[in-house]
Amino acid sequence: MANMKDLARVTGLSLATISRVFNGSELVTEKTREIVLEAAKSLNYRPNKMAAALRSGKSNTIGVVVPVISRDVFVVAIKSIEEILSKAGYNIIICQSHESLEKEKAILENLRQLSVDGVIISLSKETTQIDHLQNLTAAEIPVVLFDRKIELGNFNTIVIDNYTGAHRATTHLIEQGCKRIIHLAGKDSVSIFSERRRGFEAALIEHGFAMDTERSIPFDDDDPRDIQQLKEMLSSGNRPDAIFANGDIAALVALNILSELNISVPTEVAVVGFGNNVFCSYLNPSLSSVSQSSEEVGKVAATSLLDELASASSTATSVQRVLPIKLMVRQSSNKIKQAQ
Amino acid sequence: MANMKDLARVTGLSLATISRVFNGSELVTEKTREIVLEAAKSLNYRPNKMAAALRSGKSNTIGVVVPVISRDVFVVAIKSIEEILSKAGYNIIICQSHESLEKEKAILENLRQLSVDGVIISLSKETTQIDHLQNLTAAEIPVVLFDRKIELGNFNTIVIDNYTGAHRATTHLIEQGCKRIIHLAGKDSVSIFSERRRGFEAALIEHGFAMDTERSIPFDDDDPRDIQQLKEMLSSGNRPDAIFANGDIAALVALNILSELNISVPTEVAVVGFGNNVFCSYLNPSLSSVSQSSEEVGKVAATSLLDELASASSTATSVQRVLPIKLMVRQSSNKIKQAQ
DNA sequence: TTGTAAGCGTTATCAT
DNA sequence: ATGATAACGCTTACAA
Repeated sequence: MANMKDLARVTGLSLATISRVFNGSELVTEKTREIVLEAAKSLNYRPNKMAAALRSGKSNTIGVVVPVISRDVFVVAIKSIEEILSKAGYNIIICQSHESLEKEKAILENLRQLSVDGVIISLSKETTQIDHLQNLTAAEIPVVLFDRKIELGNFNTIVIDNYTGAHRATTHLIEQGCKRIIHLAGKDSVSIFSERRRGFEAALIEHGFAMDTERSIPFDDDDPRDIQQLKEMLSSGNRPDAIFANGDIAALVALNILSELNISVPTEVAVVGFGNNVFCSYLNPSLSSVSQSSEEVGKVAATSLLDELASASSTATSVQRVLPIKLMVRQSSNKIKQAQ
Repeated sequence: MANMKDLARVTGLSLATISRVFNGSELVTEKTREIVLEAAKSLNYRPNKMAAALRSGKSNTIGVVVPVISRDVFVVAIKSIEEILSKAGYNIIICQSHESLEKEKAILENLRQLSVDGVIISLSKETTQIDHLQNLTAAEIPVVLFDRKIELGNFNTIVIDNYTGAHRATTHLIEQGCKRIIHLAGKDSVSIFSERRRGFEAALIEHGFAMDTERSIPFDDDDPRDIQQLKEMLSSGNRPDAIFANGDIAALVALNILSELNISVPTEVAVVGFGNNVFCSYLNPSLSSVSQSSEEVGKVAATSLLDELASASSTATSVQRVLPIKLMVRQSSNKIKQAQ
């Protein structure tokens, strides 16, 4: 592998001049530039990023950390993050924490060691402390949170309006004439889930519903026991007539139980999910869901990071952006059209 | 940020000894080791990977490149790759080519500049040449292909048995009594698609079907025109009575058209997909599909890379592994059970 | 406009 | 078992 020294030797120029050529410095003649580039081509020269990063402290690389890469919201957000940052000349590295705080810590440590210039992260379910995030900001590496936030610290944050989304979905179910609405609630320590639960409960109260405690039932779509419990509830005599799920996957699980039990949707039980995953419109019945513009989330997160990178010094003021949502009504909750 | 020099100063030891401690050298007293580790803790010392990588030429990092991170096959394969490689002490970087050869080239170039120790890659749809792959092997960076391969070059390769999968799926449709079976064929330049098409056609011929050319129709589930054409075909008088799709997404598109046209599945048209995505069993009717163990693909790819890394020199002999598939029969193609 | 030379934080090869 | 020192390939004052 040829290096700059080789180019210097071959061209008879100095190391500094070679370096200047590759850094687009104005301080080189057009002619020398050509000479260097030609030599580079013939020697198949490739710059060594690690050496540059070591010396300059900048790697031109951004780390994106998500709990899992499989969810629509992350797939879409990552894509728009990639578009914006690569246009700005950055390379993007994707890592997944698999919802583990320990892994999240290890990843951030690794990213720091790789001297990434910035990090865009959606926190794991387990993350309730932020030492590992502050380690980065202490090392002058800007951090932007998206989708899942945390009330601690002082980070630029981009989230969607989970509260209003849940509120609107619940109101919609009430307007459909549903009387006994339950919420499959996610882990309350995760911001998106607690906000959705609060939005759900607020809507019920505003419409004069008594808030008996079982309206919100804890539900993890990954836990077979929770699924079994839901099944029992739906088989029982006084089953709910509407389900607002903490996410589309949970809604999907509910739909399958309902189909298994031969309970018709939406006539007997209406269902609304959250996230508007692509599969929503492919299901039968198609699934109503709260739509978030993950593309927009990614875009704002990326530009927000670029802002921080531009403003050099870690600004004391952090920006909190909350993006609007939209309720997508489909077959699974449309009783009125159904009745027509 | 404290560095080794600081530790040397604080402990009164030499740089070399400090380095030995962190590299687990046997040549240090237990006592000095403790002294160093304690100093490291109190100074919050973190090793600098880039410096180590620059000096040693090894970064302890593996790059995983996929066309997109959204597909089940990649999500699952990446997960098992991560498990195995992180157990072996490597960090994993995920990059997506978005099915673009140009992006794929840029990514590999970046990975090389980052001195990754190895690359596991599934090629983009556009990749029909391998210069950029050979650039890596020329730089002594081992490359392992998975899922999508290429007939050029001499790389360790792990794929599933697409031919047999397609053959078995087609035979299954024939056994269900289907007479006019079509195949929604993917881009023939992509290995998995051409193999599936060949398996399909071979099965038809073996069962005495005349191979009229329209049996395999080119179909890109991303192209609205292809979707429109399929819709017209299914609305026409002599529509097929079975569809074998190049992938589950294509099958999903077909199912939706059929549902829209009120054509019953599987009675009037049977459908089989490929990939056994999780959503297959959630659909209504549930979708029959050829199941690939993406977990196994990832596992074999990762261990294969570890082998190459261990055997130092780039072995001239490359290993080609083909993993078995399984046909998952579900409602969308089960006419016999349906009739019972 | 170009050159000189001192690092960046490690690792590795000698000695001791 | 520990130390001194030269790399690794690049950037960046400072000099010329």
